[in-house]
Amino acid sequence: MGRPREFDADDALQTALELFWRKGYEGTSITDLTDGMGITKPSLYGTFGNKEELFRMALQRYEENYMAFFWSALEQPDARTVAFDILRGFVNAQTEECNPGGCLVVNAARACSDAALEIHKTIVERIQVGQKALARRFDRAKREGDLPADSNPEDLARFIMTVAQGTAVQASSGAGRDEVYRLVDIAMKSFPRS
Amino acid sequence: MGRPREFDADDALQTALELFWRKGYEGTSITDLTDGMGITKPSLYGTFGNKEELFRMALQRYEENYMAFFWSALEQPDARTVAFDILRGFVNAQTEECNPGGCLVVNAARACSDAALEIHKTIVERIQVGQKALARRFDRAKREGDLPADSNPEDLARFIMTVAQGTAVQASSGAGRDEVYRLVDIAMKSFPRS
DNA sequence: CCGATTTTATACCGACCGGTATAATTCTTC
DNA sequence: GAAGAATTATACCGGTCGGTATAAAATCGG
Repeated sequence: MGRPREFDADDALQTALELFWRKGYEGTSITDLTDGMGITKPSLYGTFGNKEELFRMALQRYEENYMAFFWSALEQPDARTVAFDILRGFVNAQTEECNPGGCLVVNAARACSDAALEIHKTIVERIQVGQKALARRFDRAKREGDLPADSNPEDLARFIMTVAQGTAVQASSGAGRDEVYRLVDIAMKSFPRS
Repeated sequence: MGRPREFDADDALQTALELFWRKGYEGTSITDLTDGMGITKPSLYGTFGNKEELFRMALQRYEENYMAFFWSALEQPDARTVAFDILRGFVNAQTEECNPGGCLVVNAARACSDAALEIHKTIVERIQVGQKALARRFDRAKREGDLPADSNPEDLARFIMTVAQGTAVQASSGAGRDEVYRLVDIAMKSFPRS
């Protein structure tokens, strides 16, 4: 009952996601959001709470819709395929024509004012979650003999995540997909072979 | 003639540099700057013009005082040493205890509002300048037989810069120097040997 | 048609943004 | 000491920030 809302909340969240992706958390104003969504401020606050809650919803949607490859890649049978699929997946998401450049998490993670420290902490934590999951996967690979006995799973995970974050910077600076693909190929030469 | 200024402009610029480094261009307010410098707004504007000019001065100082290693590294005799010195130099700057984490250029480069597009363009351009200089150096190495004939200098330069940018994200997320050193060692395994 | 309920649109809030006008203060030079 | 030049402190500018109070409009069950 009550007056039905005149916009699709899911579409609006997608718009918010793309704006945050392109312009970062603090770089995106409420006016940017309402203009993009085609709704008014009370509608935004009534539907999504406030800017921070809206960002967190957008972040969750981003992880579900654009970072799903990460958790799929972890299930690949060997560590090299895990690593390659993750890097390729990041590059695909970061250089998709219809998407903003780079990575929402990396874009939003960088410098921020004192007012956004909570968002910054969340972002750093999300990166750590992925990195630790990858390290556990590589540790399993090491125990399975899939990685050399003298390899360091945490260092390898950090290496893969670092390359992924570097590609995000490249992509948001305008690098093309093929160029970044070749970069992934170079990086994979560092990865130990089973 | 005239009343002498009561603060050291060089010290003030250093403070601005560190604030911009830590919080980014838009994340640093004029009040942050004047409070940190211990001066008033008219003094800031009288000495440095405006926020954008102050940032550009800080950026220039950053490149001179913290990125000098880059141009020195380009003069190393062989390509592997060039690459290694550049990566080590970046890590050193990004993980210096007394410095803010990460890289001022990378931190400031990420997401930004429409109002800061000019700054964003400058930042992307500074990255490109370094990357192209490195590609030229690797091209010379290739001609000198210091890199394999089938290697691609531009791809190698992009790889090194990408790892450097990735380390900046790691460092501004709190990674320690030794961890990032090991990451550089892994990355260097990808680099062709003469 | 009548509340009850929910979403709209408009107008507004205090705080802060980058930037500046005004005038008092402190110096050098004559 | 007076004139002139430069820096200081204070107070203020319009604009935008994130967020909200108020009330009109649109739907429901009765």
